[in-house]
Amino acid sequence: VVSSQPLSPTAYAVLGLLSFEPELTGYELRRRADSTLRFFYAAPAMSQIYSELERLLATGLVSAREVPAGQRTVRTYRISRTGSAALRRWLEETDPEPPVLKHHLALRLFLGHLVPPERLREQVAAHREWCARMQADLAAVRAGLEDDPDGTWRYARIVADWGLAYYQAELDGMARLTSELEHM
Amino acid sequence: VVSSQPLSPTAYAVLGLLSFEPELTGYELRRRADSTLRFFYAAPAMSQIYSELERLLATGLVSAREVPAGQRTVRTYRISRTGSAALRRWLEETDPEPPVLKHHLALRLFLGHLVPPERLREQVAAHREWCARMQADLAAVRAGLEDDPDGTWRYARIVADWGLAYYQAELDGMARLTSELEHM
DNA sequence: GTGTACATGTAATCCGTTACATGATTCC
DNA sequence: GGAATCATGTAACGGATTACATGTACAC
Repeated sequence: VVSSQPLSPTAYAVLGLLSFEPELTGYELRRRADSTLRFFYAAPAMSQIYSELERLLATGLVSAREVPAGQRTVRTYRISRTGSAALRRWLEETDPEPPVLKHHLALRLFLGHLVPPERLREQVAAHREWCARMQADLAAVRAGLEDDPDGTWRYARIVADWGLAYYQAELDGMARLTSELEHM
Repeated sequence: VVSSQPLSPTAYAVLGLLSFEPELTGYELRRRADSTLRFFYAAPAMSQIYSELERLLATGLVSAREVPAGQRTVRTYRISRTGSAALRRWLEETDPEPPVLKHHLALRLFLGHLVPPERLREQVAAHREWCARMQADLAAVRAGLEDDPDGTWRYARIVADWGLAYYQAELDGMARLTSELEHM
């Protein structure tokens, strides 16, 4: 079955995760997404991963098989020839959309005239901590990509480094904001 | 009518835009969103603005009236007492969610092993131009906030400055990426 | 008179989440 | 025995977009 409705970027992201490994279960895919996609592209919910996999299966871009795992069987997915081709075509022939940002803290700041400055400072501080946590998590992931004899994670490292800088810039911005809000 | 289902952040964003002016039409709100929200929070589509206004009206957070404009009448919206209170309450009593980022270019880079590096360089270059355009647009908005005797736009300026730095950081990141991709 | 901006909506659809449901396996 | 993790789904819902539809006002 190969109908060719255009897939969402998230579908391609799932397909992309499958391009790193021979085969993965839905659950494993979720964890991969959590250690990679999460930092730069909202990691899809478990249920969405399963439904994307269903769709990819229906269009022949992945194949599935039941694999014995202990007493029971798990369902693993593997990217197909046509899946691989479709992914490459998408990457090469379509231009990436601009990033989508919903910066909830910025929205709060924008409406800062309606709240006591102290509250804003608290919220900025909380965001700083969130950024620091994300950065630390990403640093841990980045460290795990160091051992890579055959260069599979070459680009993942590049993105991870970009991400570390991204969160650092965010932290810098929050530091500036903190001092700006000091004397208001 | 005051049912109190929790509103989406976008609804509060619309309400927030109404907190700057006595009254605005849906169309005007759209333009305000386009010169403010757009830079840090995806600007809602026209149709969403109208439907959010409908909901805000139904819950009494805004009021509407028909205003003669030339030959015809336009519909303007005004934030109500309870709307203002609800907005303040939301700002003060709920914590902002973490930012949502969908960085499509980062996704492409992450899957960089599947495309010719040259293509990646092109896409990074295109993103750089997009960032520069956004930054320039924001700088123009920022300049327009300079004349502000009664300090209405105090926080808007802070957010604009934050945004300018944000896009600058993004540009810096792209510059680093460009040179990293040079020798691959 | 034609195109652009102003102005207002409806309908279909999609992307994605949360909540619900279930059960096996493993570790303590 | 119980908790955490692995594992797989369905259903309801909501947020948001695109496409469709319509019409006025104004500038060139």
